[in-house]
Amino acid sequence: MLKITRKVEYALIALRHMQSKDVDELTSAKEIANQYGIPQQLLAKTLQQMARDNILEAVQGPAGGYRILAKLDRISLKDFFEKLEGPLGMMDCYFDSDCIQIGACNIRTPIQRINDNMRNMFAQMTLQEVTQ
Amino acid sequence: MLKITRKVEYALIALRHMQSKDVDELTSAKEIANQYGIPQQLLAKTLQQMARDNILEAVQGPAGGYRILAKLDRISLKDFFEKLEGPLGMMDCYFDSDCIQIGACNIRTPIQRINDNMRNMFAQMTLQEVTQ
DNA sequence: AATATATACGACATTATTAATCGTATATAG
DNA sequence: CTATATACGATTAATAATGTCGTATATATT
Ligand code: FES
Ligand code: FES
Repeated sequence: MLKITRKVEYALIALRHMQSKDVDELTSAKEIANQYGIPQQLLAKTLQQMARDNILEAVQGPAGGYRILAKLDRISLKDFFEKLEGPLGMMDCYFDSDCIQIGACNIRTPIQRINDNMRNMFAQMTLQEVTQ
Repeated sequence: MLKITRKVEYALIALRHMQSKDVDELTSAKEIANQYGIPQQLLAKTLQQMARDNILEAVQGPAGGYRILAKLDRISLKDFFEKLEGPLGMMDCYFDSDCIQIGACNIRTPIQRINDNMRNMFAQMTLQEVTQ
């Protein structure tokens, strides 16, 4: 439990890889996939999603690829996680209130407190710190 | 991602339920399962595990059940989670070092830093705070 | 002693989620 | 025109979480 997904892992690997390059140099999904042993298509989809989220810029065609578009020190880890994986809740009923026992439940409030702590922690770390 | 398991959720519900009772009063798995709509057998196994971990005391036979044994203000959420679900790592390779790309990986150190933050956060909260 | 009810626990089955692949379309450098 | 790259929905595979079953043991009650 409390694991991050491979998607996020791959995204971080890719960002860190690009960070170590010249700012407007392009990196293809293939290059990263090969270097780190990541399934290329899966990585590509993740990079595409990051492009939709304006974290990366994509350039099509041969010699195309991706480069970092956003200011990584302006994006919190919380926002990054939520962009990729949706709302961050330790339990499903943190957001959805269609939980069967929403009435009987005796831990909803305490869990929300823990969850707030967690979200707060991730809100205070930037992508820059992780990938620099 | 970053979800807690139902096992942990059920354990917290059970603890909170018992906390609201007299200290040496016994509570059966059945009682809790019925009241909160939890699968009885699954809950029972979780309570048994907590008994093995000396968080609860179990009493067999009819009119048996469980009661809180440990001082909940002495058990951190981190220890509680790890008792129930094993080592707390956001990625598998935080503990196991049999990761394929342990050499090539460029995010191992940063991820460990995030993970340390998370473990630290859970180490600073006690079970008491959650279930009181 | 017999019975009913509770814990104890390994093995199995089911379900949900995550991870990976496939197929097809579009863009563009050479 | 061709090779190579992104774009992306649909599908399958793999893994992990969740739930159930079967059986054993303890013990209060009758
Ligand atoms: S389990 Fe859904 S509200 Fe508590
Ligand atoms: S992915 Fe395993 S060490 Fe980074």
